[in-house]
Amino acid sequence: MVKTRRRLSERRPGGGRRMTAQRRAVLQAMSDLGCARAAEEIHARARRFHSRLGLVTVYRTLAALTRDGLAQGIHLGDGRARYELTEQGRHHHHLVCLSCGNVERLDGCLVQPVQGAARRHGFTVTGHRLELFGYCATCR
Amino acid sequence: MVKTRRRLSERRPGGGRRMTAQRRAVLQAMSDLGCARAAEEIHARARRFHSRLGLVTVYRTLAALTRDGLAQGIHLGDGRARYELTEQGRHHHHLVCLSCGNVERLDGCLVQPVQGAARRHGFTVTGHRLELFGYCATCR
DNA sequence: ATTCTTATTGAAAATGAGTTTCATTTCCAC
DNA sequence: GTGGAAATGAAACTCATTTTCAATAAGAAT
Repeated sequence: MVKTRRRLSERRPGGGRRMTAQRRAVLQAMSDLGCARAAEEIHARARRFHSRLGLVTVYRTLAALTRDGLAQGIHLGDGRARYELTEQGRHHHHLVCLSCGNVERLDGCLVQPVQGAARRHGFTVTGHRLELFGYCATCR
Repeated sequence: MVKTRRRLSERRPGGGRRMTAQRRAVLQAMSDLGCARAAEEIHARARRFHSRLGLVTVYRTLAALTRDGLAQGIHLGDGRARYELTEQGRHHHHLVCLSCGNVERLDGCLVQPVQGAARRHGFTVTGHRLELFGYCATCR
C-alpha cells in the first residue's frame, strides 16, 4: 500500500499493543468472515461478540493490524476497501465479479515472472496485488 | 417532425459525445502527463489549455472516457485514484514506490497463466489489474 | 491488590475525493 | 440560423475513513 493519508504516531510493529475485548472481537469476526470484507461487514459481525463496539474502533484496529502486517486492505476502486487477515504462506489473489460484486479467492501465486521483469527495471519488489475482473459462474 | 437524434441508450464509444474545448484540454493533459496521474494533476495541466476549466468537469470527462473505454482509473489504496488513457495494444502494469509514491510503468503482460487458473474456477476473466509495490532505483 | 501510566475507546466533528444539483452556456443536427 | 440536448461551473452534497478529545481500562510498577 502507498502512504496512508497522513501522519499517525509511528509505532513499531507489535510494540506496546494491548489485547482488548474489542480487538479480540474484530479478529474473531475477520477470521469467521474470511477473505476481502468491508469494514462495515466486519463491524456488524464483531458486534456479535462485543455489542458496544464502535465502527471507529474497527477502523483503528484494521490500521493497527495492517501496520503490524497481520491484515491487509484491498482496494478495488468502488470506494470501499476490503480487509482480510494475512495468512502467512497462503498468498492468494481475487476474482471480482463485475455483475454481483462478489469476491472469490484464487489460491497460489503465479506472478513470479512479472517480478523478474520489474527487477530488470531496477525496482525492488516487496509485494504485489493482482485482481482479476470478470463474471462469476452464477452471473455468467 | 420526427427527430432522428441519437439517444443516450444508443451511445457507443466516441459517438454522441460533443468535442468541447474542455475535453480537448483534458485529453491533451492526459496525453502529455502519461501514465497514472491523479485528477488534480490532470486538472492543473489541462488549465494550461483552458484556464477556466473546473475540476468537476475533469471528473466528468474522466468518467465519460472510462465509460467509452478510452481511459481507466487505477486504485492504489491511498485514497486518490490515478487515471490514464488506454493505449490499445499497449497493456502494462505499474511499479509503485513505497517510499516516494512514484508510479512507473512496466510494459507487457505476463498474467496469462493466472487467467487460466481463474477459468478453471468457472470465472470468465474480462480484465485484470496488477500493481507491484516496492522501492524504485533512486529510493532503494 | 492499589496506584500509575498511557494505550484504547466511543461519539461527534472533520476530512477529502468524488458526485449531484441546477441554472446557464454551448455544441451541432436540422 | 435555430432549438433542444449535452456540457459546463459553482456550490452543495455524499460517504468512507480519520481526527479530536474526554473518559476508560490494560498492564506494569509499587
